[in-house]
Amino acid sequence: MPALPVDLTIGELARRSAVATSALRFYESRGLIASERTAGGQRRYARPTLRRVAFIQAAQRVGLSLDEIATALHTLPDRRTPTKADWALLSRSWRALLRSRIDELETLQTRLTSCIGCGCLSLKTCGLLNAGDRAAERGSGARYLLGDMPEDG
Amino acid sequence: MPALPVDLTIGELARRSAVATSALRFYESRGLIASERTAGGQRRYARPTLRRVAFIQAAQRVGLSLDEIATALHTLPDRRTPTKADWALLSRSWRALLRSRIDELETLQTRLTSCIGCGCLSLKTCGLLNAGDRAAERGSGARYLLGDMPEDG
DNA sequence: CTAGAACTTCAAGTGCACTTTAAGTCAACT
DNA sequence: AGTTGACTTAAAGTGCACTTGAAGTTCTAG
Repeated sequence: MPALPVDLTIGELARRSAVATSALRFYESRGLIASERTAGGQRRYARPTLRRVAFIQAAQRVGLSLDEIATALHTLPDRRTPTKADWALLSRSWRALLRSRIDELETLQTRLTSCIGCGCLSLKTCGLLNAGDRAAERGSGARYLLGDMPEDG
Repeated sequence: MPALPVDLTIGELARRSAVATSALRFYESRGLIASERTAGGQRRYARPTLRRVAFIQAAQRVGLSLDEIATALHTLPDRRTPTKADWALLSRSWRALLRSRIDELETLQTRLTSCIGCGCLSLKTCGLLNAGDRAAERGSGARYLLGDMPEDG
């Protein structure tokens, strides 16, 4: 039993990251992670790959597509620990993304709350439900939910 | 020009809801909205359909699948304005969903923030990046990002 | 009445993120 | 050496939410 195996098989990486081997191969095909091969052709992942996979998972939770994550990962070094500067750059853009997504949901929550209270189910005045009758003859549309401010009605 | 046409063509509904006609037909095929037909077989939507479509959009923003939205819509009346009680029931479950999603993102945000500050890019200690090395020989896994609490390391 | 926009259906296609399948090879243990 | 589990590839399949295409019909303005 080697005390600290330098590289991981795809199965080990899968177990430790809780990501299916098929997903790991898919990530590799998309350039999100990289491996070396044994003489027999099997993948061996360097240990930092574990961190890369964790990064991918985190980024997905933040709401990024695999393409966006790939772009982000390409700004990080391949097989070394990222520097504080590498990370700060990425994490700041994530913060902004998270902030806007949270804000969006908070707005939705607020409108939902006020709708529960007021029972305003009218198409003309309910800020939550009234999301699109822009061209109506009375000009009632407001589209609060989609981020617009009311301009009429 | 009729002053207040009772029913909407699919094109009018599309323009006013900013949802493509193909999407509206798709919604109808999935039972999310309903129409009546002209003698010639064209769809005509009752005005409350506008509200239903707005509801669908809102629910998608909250994070529901079309199937879940269909279920929710089936608890609402088909062609009349929903009652305050109808709505309160639905909106409360939305509130809970939104709350948990917001909480999840806030947690992510907090961890991201502390990571920016500490620069802790170590696989052993970084709560944000260290999301899975559970089986490692040093027992370093914590999986903060995925919602677990650290039990070791 | 006629042109053309808007509509109809059904089937197939799209993009994302994977998973599954099939047929075969490699690695580790006994 | 043999068995078993883990691995390999390429291609096809899945689920969601639609979109696109083809071929034909209806509606409306002039």
